[in-house]
Amino acid sequence: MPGPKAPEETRREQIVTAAYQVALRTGIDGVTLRAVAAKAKLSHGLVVFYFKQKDRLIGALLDRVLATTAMLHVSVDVARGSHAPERLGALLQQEMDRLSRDPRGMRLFFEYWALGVRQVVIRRRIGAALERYRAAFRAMAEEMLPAASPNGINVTPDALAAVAVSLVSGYAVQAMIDPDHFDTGAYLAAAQSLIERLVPTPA
Amino acid sequence: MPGPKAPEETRREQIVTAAYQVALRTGIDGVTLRAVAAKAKLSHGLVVFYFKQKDRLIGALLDRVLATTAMLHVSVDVARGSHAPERLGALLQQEMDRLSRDPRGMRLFFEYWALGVRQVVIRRRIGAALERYRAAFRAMAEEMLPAASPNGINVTPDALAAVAVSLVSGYAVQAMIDPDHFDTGAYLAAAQSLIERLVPTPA
DNA sequence: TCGCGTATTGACCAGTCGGACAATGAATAA
DNA sequence: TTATTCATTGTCCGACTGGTCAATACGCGA
Repeated sequence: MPGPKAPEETRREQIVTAAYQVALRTGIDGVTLRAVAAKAKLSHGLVVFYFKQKDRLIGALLDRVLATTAMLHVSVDVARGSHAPERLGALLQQEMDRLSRDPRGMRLFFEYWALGVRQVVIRRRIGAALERYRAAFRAMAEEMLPAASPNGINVTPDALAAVAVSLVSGYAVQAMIDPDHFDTGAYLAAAQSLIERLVPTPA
Repeated sequence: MPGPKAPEETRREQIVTAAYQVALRTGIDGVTLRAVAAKAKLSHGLVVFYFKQKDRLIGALLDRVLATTAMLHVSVDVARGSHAPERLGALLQQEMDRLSRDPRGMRLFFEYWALGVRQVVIRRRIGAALERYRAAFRAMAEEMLPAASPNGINVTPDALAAVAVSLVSGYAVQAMIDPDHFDTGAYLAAAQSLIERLVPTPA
């Protein structure tokens, strides 16, 4: 008793969405063909029909994960800041807030990261996503560094961007595993203070 | 045809060691009762004989993982540094080197971290390990911060230690997923430079 | 020497997994 | 209308999982 036809290509998205919901609750391990099918209210045979192998479904799911965790959208509030270190600090806060609101997404990112250590395809895509993520920080880093270069030559924009990414991901690692015991405010203040000291106290 | 007797309590260690080797190669998912037994050259029935449930084996394996990744041993070279910021920078380098030499261990840490998001027992143990890891950095942070307090009040030793941990873990996240493209030297230099600017240029 | 406890094995079980596939239905072209 | 195409279903299969358990061989005290 096969059901009605598909609203065409939407099916793939529908399935990936179901997979994402399953993954948020039970992790990548929980993303089984049958679990996804049940979530999407389809037969598990249909999931196989659209994604020939499970790996492809996992691969499609990675897109969703990277889009919601390793994608940087500079908000207008952040862009409004007057000088660069201030804006960078605000961007850090924005990202930390975002991670706090959706901790489950970050968990998936780390699961895929671990997968990427062994699977080249996944590794490359995560590497590219991290590079894009760094690039957004690098823009601000370039603005504030030339002014400071007379004082300190050893901080490149690239490196500063990488440090910013570390501050965000490191916050997730520490804060999400023990939210009560971690002083988010002090952490953010320290990070911002470190960054602001890079520029020689602007007039 | 049951085999010879056990060299007593060594069996548990032997099994955990086998499980660790399996996990390094195939991840936590690959740690199956049979795979571990095969690695240890035992019957899989014996593994469940010692660890009644698989969860306990996974739990015992967590000890091994935390001991080899989230444990900080301040080497003599680092302790020899003259003033505090210098020593902290050297400690960062030591930890980054260590992670570079054994990337597989860090992968296991992140896998457990992801597990901990949903399993309270694991989460608490990882949180405790991270706290101990921070504590080692906090000691150095306290030494260098009082001198700087007149200048900047908003950086607490706790927060600086957390930032240091972020710099280490963030390095792992970025460098291990894309070793060729990541400039480790520049990253370390930037991190050290940021830290040294905290103290008002010591005499 | 004889038991006795226990470490050890292999066979077994129920469940779940990814995947293959024939059957069936609905939409579309002729 | 009829024929064709293809989305959709449920079933089936082999492989593997965690876990149970009876059978067995070993070490040790009596």
